[in-house]
Amino acid sequence: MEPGEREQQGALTWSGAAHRATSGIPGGRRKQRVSMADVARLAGVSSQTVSRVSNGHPSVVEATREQVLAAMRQLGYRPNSAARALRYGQFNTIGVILFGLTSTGNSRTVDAIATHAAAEGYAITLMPLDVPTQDNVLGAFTRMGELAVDAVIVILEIHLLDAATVTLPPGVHVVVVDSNAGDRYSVVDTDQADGARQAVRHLLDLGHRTVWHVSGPRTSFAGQRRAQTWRATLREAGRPVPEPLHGDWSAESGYAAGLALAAEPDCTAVFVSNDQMALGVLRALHERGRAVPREVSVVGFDDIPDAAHFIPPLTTVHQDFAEVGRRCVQRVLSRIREGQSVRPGTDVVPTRLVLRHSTAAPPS
Amino acid sequence: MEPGEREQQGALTWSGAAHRATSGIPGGRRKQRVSMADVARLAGVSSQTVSRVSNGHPSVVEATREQVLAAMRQLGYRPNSAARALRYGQFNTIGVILFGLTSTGNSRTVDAIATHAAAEGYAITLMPLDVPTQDNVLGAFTRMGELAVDAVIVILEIHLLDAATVTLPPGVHVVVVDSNAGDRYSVVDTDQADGARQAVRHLLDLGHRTVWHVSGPRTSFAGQRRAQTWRATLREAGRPVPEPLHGDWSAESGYAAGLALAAEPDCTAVFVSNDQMALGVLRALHERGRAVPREVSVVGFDDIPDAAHFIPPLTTVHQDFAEVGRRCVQRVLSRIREGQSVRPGTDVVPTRLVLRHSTAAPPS
DNA sequence: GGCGGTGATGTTTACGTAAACAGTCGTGCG
DNA sequence: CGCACGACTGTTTACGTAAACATCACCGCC
Repeated sequence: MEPGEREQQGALTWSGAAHRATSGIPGGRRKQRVSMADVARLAGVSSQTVSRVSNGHPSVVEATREQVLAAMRQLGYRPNSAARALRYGQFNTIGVILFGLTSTGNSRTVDAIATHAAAEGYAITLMPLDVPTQDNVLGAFTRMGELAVDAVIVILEIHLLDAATVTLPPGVHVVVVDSNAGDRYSVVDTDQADGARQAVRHLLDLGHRTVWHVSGPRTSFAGQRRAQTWRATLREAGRPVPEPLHGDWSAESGYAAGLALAAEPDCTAVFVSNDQMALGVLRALHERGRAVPREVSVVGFDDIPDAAHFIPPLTTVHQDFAEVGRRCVQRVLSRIREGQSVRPGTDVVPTRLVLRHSTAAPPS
Repeated sequence: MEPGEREQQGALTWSGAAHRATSGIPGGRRKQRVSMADVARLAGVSSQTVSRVSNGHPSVVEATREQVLAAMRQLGYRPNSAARALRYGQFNTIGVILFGLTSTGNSRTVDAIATHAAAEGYAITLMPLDVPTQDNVLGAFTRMGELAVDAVIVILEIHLLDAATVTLPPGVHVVVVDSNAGDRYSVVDTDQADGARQAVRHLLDLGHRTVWHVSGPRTSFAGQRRAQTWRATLREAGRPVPEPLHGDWSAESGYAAGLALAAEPDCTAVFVSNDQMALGVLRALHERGRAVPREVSVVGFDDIPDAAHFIPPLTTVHQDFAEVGRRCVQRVLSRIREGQSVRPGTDVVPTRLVLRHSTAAPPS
């Protein structure tokens, strides 16, 4: 079999025709990569000159540069990032520790993080936790410490980090999402309180006597914050505070809560802590013959793209996940570049209530 | 300010008390990391012995080992992955090129990839494309080539790769999702055809005369495949083939298609190419007073978790994204470990029709 | 015309790790 | 008793890159 032929049908190892030809040994592991020395040899210069060309250093005369570039092309030279990282003590990589990409919020935040990091020349290394226990978080941190990472973004309830005598290499920075630990870490989060307040006020302003609540899991800081604000807003307005129902963010748990709410005859307004649970609530109410919004009004949280197409389209609090991701990267980079001088603190991303058709005045 | 104090309130650089103490320079970048040499010095041995302890090499006497381990703990030593990578020529990292994490399928596949890769000691580096043009794909490949990556998984319609004279370092392997290019690449994909066939057959078996279709974007191989199979299945059964409607995977586009379908009096069954568009279709039909499933039956594709809570709960084709991710990692790793000997080919993950309440016999 | 300077290029070295090779002991056996 | 061997540890070297320093040629100026 000829190299060229394998090249065609395999196409698994890209390029490499040049190398393959010089190596000569078909499946062999001989000299896999082209180094600066190889290019230098071919171009008839020193490897330092190759380095200068590679990094766009000015003091290389045009003719030499051309020669080197030609040699690079011919050999298919690529800089070796491991050697670079070793040299500079920097990896240009940000680690992200999170619990699953399954939630809309997480995946969209990560998407934004990756995009903005890429724009700054940083790559993202993912470290998903299968179970969000404290031990696992610690393990993830430890592994991150061994990984080629300049900084870490943690998308997790911070309390999982609390007991940690976390030990990681110095010079590695942390930014946290979904947390109130702004005094110890750099935190970026959505303005949970303001969003929840807008939702509850909207329902009260429509004339509802009070507002019920389907909350997220107790372990979630965001969920707690929304529940607290819901309670506080009702108290401020002098309204009775019904017993909240607890979900786990899933539509399934929302459905269960919705069935319970449908059985409460004086429930006319519900603030649900995320859109997926709101979907379940809508279905439960529909199945029990409680019309939305005529009999019961529902407000969600997140504004996932699908929410506009629920039946009826869901009034919900818009969270800007992309902005959260952007700010995470921004903070992490200023930490990397400016070091200790960047102080911890919380960076709050605003929310906005999106009015659709799941809310109305209560039945008279 | 004392180092200890900063340690407490900053908590941004983990650990490092020991190093900070030795460095002495507050914000300085002096000797950030602890190397084997440092540990060796403290333990009174050679750095090679430290290396042996670090790698669990057998021929180190217990007393020495203890001493080294103690020194490691005291200094907070972590192996430097850049140096390791340089030494071994391997990064233990897999790159993932994809267009956005916003679609459920992508994010769940990536989640599974990251989880399984982690289990095998590999990290994941994400490279999201903001716009899936051929130029961007090429750019991503090029950058991946410079990145510290042993293999690449591409979650993209393959045709974007076609024109590519892609050039990447030899020894870097590719696995592709959502493609029919099994002759050139290693491919892992859901059994689109079987899923679509099950959906259409189910509707025909219920007694519907024919089945309409809302397809995905023309650029998607998966979408094309589902549409082709829908057409073929109708033809085989000798049924008329209505003009398909085209969406872009979003609920919004499904809604638009749904409005059009609601205006077709003889449309009693629809196969929608994904669940999000099906959500839009359901809303459109509901708004136009066409009852689902009494007047119109709807089948989706993907089985996102929310589909069970649509109104009515959606009958849909279940895709096992986790399995797709698992097999991607498996294939990529066997390529890395066994090299050229692993041949290209397509790995097909089965689908399964999940019956819920959006389908029924046609009105008589 | 020699001297200082400047611009282009080459040489040395260090980054942290680990394989390969080189001791150094003590022990067991002829 | 001496030698060989094995168990343990130390020394050298290479991986690919790029800063720092060294060299060399050439230019302009007094």
